[in-house]
Amino acid sequence: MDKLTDRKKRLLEAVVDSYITSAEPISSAAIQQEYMPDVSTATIRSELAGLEEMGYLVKPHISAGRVPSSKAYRFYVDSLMQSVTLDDVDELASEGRKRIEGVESIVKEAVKVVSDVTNYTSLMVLEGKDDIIVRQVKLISMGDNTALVIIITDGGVLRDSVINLPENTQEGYLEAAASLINGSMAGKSIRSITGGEIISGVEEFKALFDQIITMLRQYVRGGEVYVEGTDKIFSYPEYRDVENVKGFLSVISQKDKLQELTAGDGVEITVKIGAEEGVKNMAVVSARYLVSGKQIGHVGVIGPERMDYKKVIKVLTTIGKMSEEKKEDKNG
Amino acid sequence: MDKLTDRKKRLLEAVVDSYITSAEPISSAAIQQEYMPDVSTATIRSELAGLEEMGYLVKPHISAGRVPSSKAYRFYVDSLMQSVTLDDVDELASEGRKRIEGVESIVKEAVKVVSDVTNYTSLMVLEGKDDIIVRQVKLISMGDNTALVIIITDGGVLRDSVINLPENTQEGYLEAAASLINGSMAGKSIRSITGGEIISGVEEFKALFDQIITMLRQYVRGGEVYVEGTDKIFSYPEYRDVENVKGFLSVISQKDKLQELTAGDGVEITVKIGAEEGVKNMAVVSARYLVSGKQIGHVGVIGPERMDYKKVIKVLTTIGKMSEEKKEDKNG
DNA sequence: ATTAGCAGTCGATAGCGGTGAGTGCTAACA
DNA sequence: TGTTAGCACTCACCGCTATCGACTGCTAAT
Repeated sequence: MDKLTDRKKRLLEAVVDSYITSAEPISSAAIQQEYMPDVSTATIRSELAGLEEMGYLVKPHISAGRVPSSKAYRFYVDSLMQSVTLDDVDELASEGRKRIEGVESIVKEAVKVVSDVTNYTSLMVLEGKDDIIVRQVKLISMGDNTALVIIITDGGVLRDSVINLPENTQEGYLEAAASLINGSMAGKSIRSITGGEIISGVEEFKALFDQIITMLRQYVRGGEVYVEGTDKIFSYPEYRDVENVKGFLSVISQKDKLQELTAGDGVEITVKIGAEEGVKNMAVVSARYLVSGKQIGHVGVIGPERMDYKKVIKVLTTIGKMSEEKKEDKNG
Repeated sequence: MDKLTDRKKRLLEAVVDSYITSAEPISSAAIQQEYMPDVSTATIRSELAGLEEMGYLVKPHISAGRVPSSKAYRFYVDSLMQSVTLDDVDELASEGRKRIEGVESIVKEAVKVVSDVTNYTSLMVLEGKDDIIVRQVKLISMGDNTALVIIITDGGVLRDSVINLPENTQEGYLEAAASLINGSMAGKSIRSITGGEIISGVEEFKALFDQIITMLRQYVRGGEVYVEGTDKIFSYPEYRDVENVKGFLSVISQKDKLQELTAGDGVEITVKIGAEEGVKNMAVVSARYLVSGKQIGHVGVIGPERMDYKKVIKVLTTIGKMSEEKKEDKNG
């Protein structure tokens, strides 16, 4: 009896579907009325009992209707993913022209859009970008023995930062340093740069190089996180329970946790559901996010387990698509 | 009878003090025991009745102890501010010796420290900096008809940003533009620059200037906000009520609201308490925050009305001090 | 395999009385 | 006039009970 018959599947979908919109346990009678008028409630009940035994459904108490378990959502999402044509989203990545711009503003906007459209709390997790290629390093004197370092990569401009220079530098010191640095870094990935010591010998620039490499390391470690629409969570009745809100806030304030949750290895869409997957009473849906064809992180949505997966997945893939298309906009 | 006698003041302070630590209504008997052993509970009761009538105290219900009203906290804070010696703060100072760095990282660190030390949710609101003086503008070619704009001010480096150039620019275009821009902007405040049109005539650079001015405008509008320790709020029993959490989250996700709450005009410490001051069931304490001697925004703490004002005010002033000292470090 | 019917379970809600922490009031006192 | 003791009163809180009703599980008939 532990086989998912066709009818069981339909039933399961009905329960999830209903629960997603109503947040209330659903009874056999309600299922009959709304989804399967041609079988009796008794039949439905016995089927439901089967699904319950298999772990897909849960009863809050014995005389209540059924509620989907995490496993049920998992099933729901998995079958959803099959039917969605993910190759709507052409991967074409294309080298083409690189639009160089502060990633930050694009990202912020995207997060906001996602949150507004889905009505869930949304987030963007920028990942350590250690395979980004350094194109050029610029050093700009700021006086006071300090200089601004700007690292231009094929993914945009890295966070600029100010570094200290040795005292009493010669005229032309910065230029010399820059050209030396460019010679040894340009065209290489951040990973390979931070990996070993590339430059040796030139004692005069040692301190400078160290600072720059430290900068890069910090950048690789990265893990910037943007969250938007935190208070949207209160639209959903499950968050009338403070415990849940607490769990929610705890998750979104742990950057590394978010990173872990959204990190689908090369997968287009990642869905984490429930305690076994690290989010008790919650679900996190995330998608790869690309700028100029380069993956820079993941964009996602966090909310109750009974999330509107259909809508969310659709929105996230759309956003993914958009981010690639921006490239084209530029010509207009 | 609507005069605050000396004893009433002491009484009021006792109530607030007690409530700050216990979060429970306090009874006349408890006050007697812990604060004024030499008067009877009856006396205390009649005094309390007076304070209640004057609006300083509130009874949750008729047979319960007293709880301070917003007005009481206001009184408490006001008298606190008179007595606090703002310069007995050293414990933290050693923590903050940092090299010169982008404002962002200093700020993030500061917020984190405040949150950790106070155990409240803390925030940093960077303000529109329209009175910052532009020192120098740099234009750096990035190929692809784009250039990076860097604006150096006496407060540090403004957010760099990429702009588009006209097609087919001449050799030397950027240099010419830069010197023209510097000629008209250097030494001026952002406000005066964005105010009217400074440069006119030179059609060739018009588009470029417009972009830079737009950049500056955005920057002035500014209003970056950092929040840290959101989940600390759950340490406090008042946030077992979801309604309060809701209010809390709603406030900290409205940037303009936070800006308004922390904006004390030239005042060192600003305290907003309760609904009348825009934060129902909450309090916000904030202090001016300076980097290298320039005020760049406000650092603050948000929590329940029965906030530990003493501690919070102390921490915030300390942080403020630290940030000023950085300037000195620089010479060393 | 499906269905109708019925007994059984249990959460939710309301009502009730007892308890106790605190108050307000009054009358006596310094 | 300010302070105090004493007492009656109020009301949140707790536990208990009863009722209601929304479901289910089970069984026996189709």
